[in-house]
Amino acid sequence: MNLRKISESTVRRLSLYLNLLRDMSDAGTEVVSSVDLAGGIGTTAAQVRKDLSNFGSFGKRGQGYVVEDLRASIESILGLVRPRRVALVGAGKIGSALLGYRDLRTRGFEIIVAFDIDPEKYGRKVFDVPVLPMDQLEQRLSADRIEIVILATPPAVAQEVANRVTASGVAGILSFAASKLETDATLAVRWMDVALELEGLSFLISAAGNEVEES
Amino acid sequence: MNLRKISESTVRRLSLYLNLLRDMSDAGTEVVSSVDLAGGIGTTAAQVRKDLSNFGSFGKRGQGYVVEDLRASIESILGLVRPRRVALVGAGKIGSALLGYRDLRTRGFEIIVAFDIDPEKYGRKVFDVPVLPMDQLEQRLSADRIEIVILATPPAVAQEVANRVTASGVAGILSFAASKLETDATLAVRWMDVALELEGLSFLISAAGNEVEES
DNA sequence: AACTGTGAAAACTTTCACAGCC
DNA sequence: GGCTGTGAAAGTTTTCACAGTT
Repeated sequence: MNLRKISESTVRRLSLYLNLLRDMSDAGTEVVSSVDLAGGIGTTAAQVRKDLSNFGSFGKRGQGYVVEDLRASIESILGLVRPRRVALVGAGKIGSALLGYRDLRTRGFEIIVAFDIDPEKYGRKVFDVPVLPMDQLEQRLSADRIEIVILATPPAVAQEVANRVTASGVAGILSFAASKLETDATLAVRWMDVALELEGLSFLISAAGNEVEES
Repeated sequence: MNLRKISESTVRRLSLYLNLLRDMSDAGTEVVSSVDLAGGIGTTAAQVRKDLSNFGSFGKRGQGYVVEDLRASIESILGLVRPRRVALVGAGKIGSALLGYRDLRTRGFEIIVAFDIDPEKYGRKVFDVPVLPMDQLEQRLSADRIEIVILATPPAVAQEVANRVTASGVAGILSFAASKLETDATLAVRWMDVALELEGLSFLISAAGNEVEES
């Protein structure tokens, strides 16, 4: 066990292993090898063992890994022992879709409260989550001890909301706005951008010569 | 100009440069340096120059890059000279949100048609995009010369749809289903998974001191 | 003087290969 | 025999530093 900086790719693979282990657990599989885990997510067995070795040693030589134990260990590594408390800012199209997305809860994230500027949207519940006006943001983020904020606002307001959020004890932001956010270095930030992923595909498609180029 | 395998991170940064250049273009900026580009996306100037050098040389020494020219060059590298023809499979919550997401068109992706199994959903238009029954999938993918399919179905059906799509001349898939897809190696596939990103944040949050010194 | 383009060095990530244990 | 854990090697990406151009 050799604690150094853990790479983003390792963390991404840990999530994938966890998904797989939960499926195996549901299917009643009791023991799994690094070869099986690798096959399930499309990497190599050595990579699986290396990833895990960053955090300890979880298997038995000659046997493999006990599914339930490894699942619990990875949940603990990822900080998913208790459900994470999440708030949503922006209850538009994407935001509302997230409120109805049951998989989030299954995977350990509970959207406790949502916010919107639009009086048409606040004051009611969407999929059981109360939508509140923006002026209650800071107060409720602290009161509800929110750990993660999902930003699903128009890009123009994203930065302003990010500033307000930083002062309220929130530790991470997941933003759906393509533009870069300036934040305090202590705040963890990630982006999701459909167009960016499509651009990546577009590159691969044209690089593969999978399309007709005029000569 | 040195054509080898381009890394995924380079492609992601190209998208980010492109975003920035479009903003600069709108703001009337005419020339930009690698330092400016780096600052705008949070990387180093050397990285910007190295990224671009994979594809040619686009700047003038002592001057910088002409915003309009570099924008056009990156669009061409990413295969975005003409709008990409996209279809959506699954017009549920996430799918419908995407149909109403105007940014996609602005960034060069046109959702031409959508599909759903549910008779409540097909037969009408959502944000001007016709939603068709699933049995027309193959026929319309070819007829409309669809290049990219966005999969927003329940995970259980994602694999089956991926199989059907592969036979219809589609070159890429963007999947919102967490589970791994088995596909033909010629097909480019990307994933988006909100829970996976949240898991990454959760890890960063709990590992608040994750830079521990070596053994 | 300012800023690009690029080899070479440093840092990081993945793969190899095998010792160690069940 | 089967499979993990891990140093060492190979491969990849980023950073450095400077020659070259306007």
